Amino acid sequence: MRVAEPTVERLVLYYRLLMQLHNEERRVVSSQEIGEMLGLKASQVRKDLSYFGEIGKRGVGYHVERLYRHVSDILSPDRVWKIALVGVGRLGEALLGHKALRSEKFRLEALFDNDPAKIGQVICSVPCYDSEEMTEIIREKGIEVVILTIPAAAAQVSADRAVAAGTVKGILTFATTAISVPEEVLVYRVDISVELEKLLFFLKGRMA
Amino acid sequence: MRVAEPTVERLVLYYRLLMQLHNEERRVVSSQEIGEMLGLKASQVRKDLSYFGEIGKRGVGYHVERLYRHVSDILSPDRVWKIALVGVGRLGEALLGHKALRSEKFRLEALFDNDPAKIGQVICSVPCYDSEEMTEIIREKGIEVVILTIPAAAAQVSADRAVAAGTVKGILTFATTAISVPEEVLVYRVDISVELEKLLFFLKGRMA
DNA sequence: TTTTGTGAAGTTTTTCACAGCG
DNA sequence: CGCTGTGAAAAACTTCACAAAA
Repeated sequence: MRVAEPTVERLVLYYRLLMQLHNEERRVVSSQEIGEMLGLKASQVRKDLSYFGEIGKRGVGYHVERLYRHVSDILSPDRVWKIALVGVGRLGEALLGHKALRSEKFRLEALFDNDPAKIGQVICSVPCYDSEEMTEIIREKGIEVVILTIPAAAAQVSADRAVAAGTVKGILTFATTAISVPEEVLVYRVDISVELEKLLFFLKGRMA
Repeated sequence: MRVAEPTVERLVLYYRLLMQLHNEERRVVSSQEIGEMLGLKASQVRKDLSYFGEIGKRGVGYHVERLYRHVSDILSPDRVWKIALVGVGRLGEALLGHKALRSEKFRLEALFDNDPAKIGQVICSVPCYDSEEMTEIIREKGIEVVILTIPAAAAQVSADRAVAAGTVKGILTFATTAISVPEEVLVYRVDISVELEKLLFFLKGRMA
């Protein structure tokens, strides 16, 4: 069954909330309460959860631990993905220390940069290689997901080198430029400027 | 006229592309070409642009410089917003150096942190204050937009302090937790973990 | 002829409203 | 009774297809 992207996005939010509720030893929670805590309609919460089977109890709500494990299973990959991070600048380093990269769902196997001071170093216990050698190293290591934390100007070249390895199935890019890749490669984008621009645009509209 | 959020998001992409085309001294561009460069359908591009008046020339396309100025005007705020950044950790510092914060659309007036080593310092020519004093300083300076680059545990407290000033109209949060604010405050979220999780979820689906 | 601008059609996503079950 | 699960309705967003303009 096809699950929509907005639903998957919210599943991650449910997952986090349930983890927290579970730690607080909360036993039961209703769609209404989940909605209030996350800023969603209760019907939206129920619809999302219903795609994966009947997990709640009518008249009662959802059993926190059961739902937590359920959502966790839905989001669990069937194996550990090998990933690489390209661009060990400020943003790349911030990500290395970020919660998001401390997950058992993948293992960070390589860093790439073109700064000679960084090439050959081991940073946060991950070896840093020369960007020029990206294609070979990604292929050798069988890396399947690449995170790009590089300036716009370098994004397309890096994407091409990564894709050329033939092992890369997904890219998460922070670059403020579009990259073109074969359609079998899945690309997600995190774009800080776009979010700021949207915020300012709609603020302007509200003031008017 | 109400403009949809996905349209505003794409306007930022058009803006960037047009800036680049303008620098390359490109004179004219068609919706077809814009679409190919950004991975969008030509009809989508035309529809987006048509919301703001007839700006293209039939049989010819869009005049790059004219369209660039046009999109730029649409996205321009009517004044410079005063902003503050809360949390001068790795992510906060990465943002301070990031292109996204070098914009004439706003002026970064204050940083906040609870690390005594940072409080009182001037970082990237912006003064850093104690988080405890956030409400007063935000009110004094009339800050309207706050960027939160802090751990989940601190997000709600910081949001509350910022909102308590009464001047804050928008929040951009990088925290991996939901924050609740009065509904007149606009919140946008940049969530790295969510994007990574989505990528892995849909990769799993593709492999199956 | 070429390419825009745009109603209409199609698709996706959200919300409603209530049957169904504990 | 209370709250879930879910078809059906509504809303939001995208794509089509073609008239109109350069």
